[in-house]
Amino acid sequence: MAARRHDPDRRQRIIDAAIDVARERGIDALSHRTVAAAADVPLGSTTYHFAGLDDLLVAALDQANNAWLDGLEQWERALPPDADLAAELAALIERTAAGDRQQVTLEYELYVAALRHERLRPLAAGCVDRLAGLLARRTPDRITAKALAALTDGLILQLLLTGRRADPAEVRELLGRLLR
Amino acid sequence: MAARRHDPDRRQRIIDAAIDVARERGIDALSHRTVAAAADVPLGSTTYHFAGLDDLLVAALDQANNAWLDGLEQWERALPPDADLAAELAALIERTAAGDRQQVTLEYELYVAALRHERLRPLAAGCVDRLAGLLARRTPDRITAKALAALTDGLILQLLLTGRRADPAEVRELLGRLLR
DNA sequence: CAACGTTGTGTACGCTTGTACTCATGCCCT
DNA sequence: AGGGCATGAGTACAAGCGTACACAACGTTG
Repeated sequence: MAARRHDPDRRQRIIDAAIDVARERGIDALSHRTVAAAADVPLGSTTYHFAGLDDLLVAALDQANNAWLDGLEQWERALPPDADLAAELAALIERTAAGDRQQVTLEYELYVAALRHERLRPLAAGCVDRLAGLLARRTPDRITAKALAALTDGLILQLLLTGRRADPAEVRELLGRLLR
Repeated sequence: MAARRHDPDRRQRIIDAAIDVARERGIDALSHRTVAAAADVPLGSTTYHFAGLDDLLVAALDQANNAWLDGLEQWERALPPDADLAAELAALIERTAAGDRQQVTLEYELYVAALRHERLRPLAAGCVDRLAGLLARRTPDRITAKALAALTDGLILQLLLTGRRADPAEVRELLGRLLR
């Protein structure tokens, strides 16, 4: 009720709120009403800025996805050129599975939602590709990069599901095998 | 309306119908009404046999899961003792990603749902463990088996998302690296 | 400065959902 | 053989959903 007119960041705030809701309560919890409440805007505002709930979902996941990938990009760039990729990736896995649980959960939710939801597929596929491309800068070939990404995804999922903690040395050894 | 009394398979038929619904339209589509319609029973019947929708969900996913794992168990047993595990697994991956799309999609949906849903977690965790145990019969150690499972999961997911086909030789080579 | 039109708000509608509850049915045991 | 009761059927209800739409508010333009 405060600033009515002239709130150009409104749309962006709605997207941010949608990401929060999805992170904390899952993609399924996304509704015009939950998002509107989280963004502290009236219900009509979300339906005004987005033609349908789908559009809001896509916009939110797209942004969350890119933020996540940007973070990984940064991580890769910060690595020294001669870094031990397997060791660094193992550390990243441990950190992710232990700390960023909600973030990575959302990531997997996006993947699986994309399996049924046409409009999310390019988003998820792009994510897979970009991640592989990122790793490929430090692998002998692209196939190896994709395998690293696949193994990483699978391992994190296992850790999240079983609640076990990763043994970095062990993970490093496994990743190392893929790198010859 | 046909057989009213004395329909002891009723509960089982409801579970089967629930699996069908989940396979075809996703876990989200599971509701008392969709399941009742698919099983051709009145709405009251599903609420009678299951205390809540959660119970129906758990029962259905548990059964679907075990059927899937039983199939894998059978696959492993049918392999000759000196089989090339990497090659056989690569063939399985190709077959799964190409044909059993709905089945494996449901499997991933279960995994991800378990990340948020307490009651599904033991189910998913058990699935991971049983699969690893199964593979461990043919790997030098359990770690390697878990890694094979993780890489397999990740690769199938990549294939489903990108719509690309697997190159069995390539996959075989990757799995082979994990096996030394 | 007033009229207009873009932008934002509030509400209402039709639908689906999970679940509770009443009534009919027919097997089992005494 | 008949009463008791576990089982099945049908309906009703409150809550939540997406969306449409009429109205309010304001920056902009003539």
